[in-house]
Amino acid sequence: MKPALFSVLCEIKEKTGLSIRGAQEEDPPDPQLMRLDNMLLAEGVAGPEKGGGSAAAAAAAAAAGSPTDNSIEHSDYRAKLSQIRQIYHTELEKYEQACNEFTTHVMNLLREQSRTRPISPKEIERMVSIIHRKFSSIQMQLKQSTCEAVMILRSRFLDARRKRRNFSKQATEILNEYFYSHLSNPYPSEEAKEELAKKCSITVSQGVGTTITVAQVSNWFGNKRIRYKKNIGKFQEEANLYAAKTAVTAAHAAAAAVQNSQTNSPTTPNSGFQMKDEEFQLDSAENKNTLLTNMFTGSSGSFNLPNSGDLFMSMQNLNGDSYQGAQVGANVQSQVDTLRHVISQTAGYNDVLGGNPMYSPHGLNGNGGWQDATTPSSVISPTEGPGSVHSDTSN
DNA sequence: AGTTATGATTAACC
DNA sequence: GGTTAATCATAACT
Repeated sequence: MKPALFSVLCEIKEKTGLSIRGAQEEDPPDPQLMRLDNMLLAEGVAGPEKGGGSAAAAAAAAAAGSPTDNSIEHSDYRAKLSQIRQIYHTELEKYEQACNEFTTHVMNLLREQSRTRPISPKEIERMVSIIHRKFSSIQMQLKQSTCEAVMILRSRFLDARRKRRNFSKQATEILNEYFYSHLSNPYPSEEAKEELAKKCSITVSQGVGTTITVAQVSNWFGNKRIRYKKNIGKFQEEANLYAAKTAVTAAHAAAAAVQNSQTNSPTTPNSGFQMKDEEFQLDSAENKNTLLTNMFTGSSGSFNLPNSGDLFMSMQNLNGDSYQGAQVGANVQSQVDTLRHVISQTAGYNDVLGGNPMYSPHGLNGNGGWQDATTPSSVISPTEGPGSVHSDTSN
């Protein structure tokens, strides 16, 4: 009697179980879970152990070129990230273990019960899968919260906008020096950027020395170019300052050449320059400019000012010092741009007066962008630059 | 507080 | 892929 009843129950269960099973057997890969998995993998949380994820990012950065990545704030970030990863992994393991324990427990229970009620092995299997599903949903929660944590960490540490730090004085100095001494074509090559980044990172006071990356150099130049172009007047003072500075640094080498100025009073070289300055400001400015512009129209692209006129008005800034410096450094090839800048002011001034927009020896073109300097200063200066520049300017 | 300076991000462009 | 131009968000200044 009893065995017969048991078998009947078995059959019934088998049938209902089949129908249920058929309906929910397929378990589609949850897209959200996939998303989370992918993200965790991308963030280096779910990937291989120790050093896997963070090292991947670091390796990518290192492989990109600069051995000195932006590690100052990165290290902190990395530490936190690995902390998260550790928590994640231990939790995950715990869940896994709990899942297994629970599964075996349930299986034991079912096996025990199978003596008193009919339980097919398929049913056990189904039970197990249900348990697994439950646990995986818990795991998903874990993943989700981990993702959130990573996101928060990211926004806290990596979003540089949040805690923007100005570059050190020296770094800005270096960048500005390069910018104004390559004013006609302020587009540093990749190597130049790397060099600048390196130089900027080795700021003298390396206490809080903001390590500067190539990307930051690019950012800086991008910003500088656009902002300089947008309001040249605002940068006049700065431009003069750096023009003078860079010129002065090269002055030593060129000291002798200065004496050759044919025009006037070799007796008092100092006053001679002053005179020149005055000349510029006053009557013979036009004459000068024709000379100067003539020599530049050939070498560098003409440079039409976007909103001409009011840009080069501050002649006062062109005092004896700065101009003198430019003069002195004129025959040094790397100073051509500096010279050009100083000259450009006079030319610009002339533009205003004479209304001839053609003469503007910068690299800016009419559209407001720097021309693709058909002949970059570094190329033209050694060949035709220094000679002509020197002879012309000393005059 | 309001303003300016500045580094970073983004979309559009080539 | 690098630039430009606009924009954001914060630092620094008034």
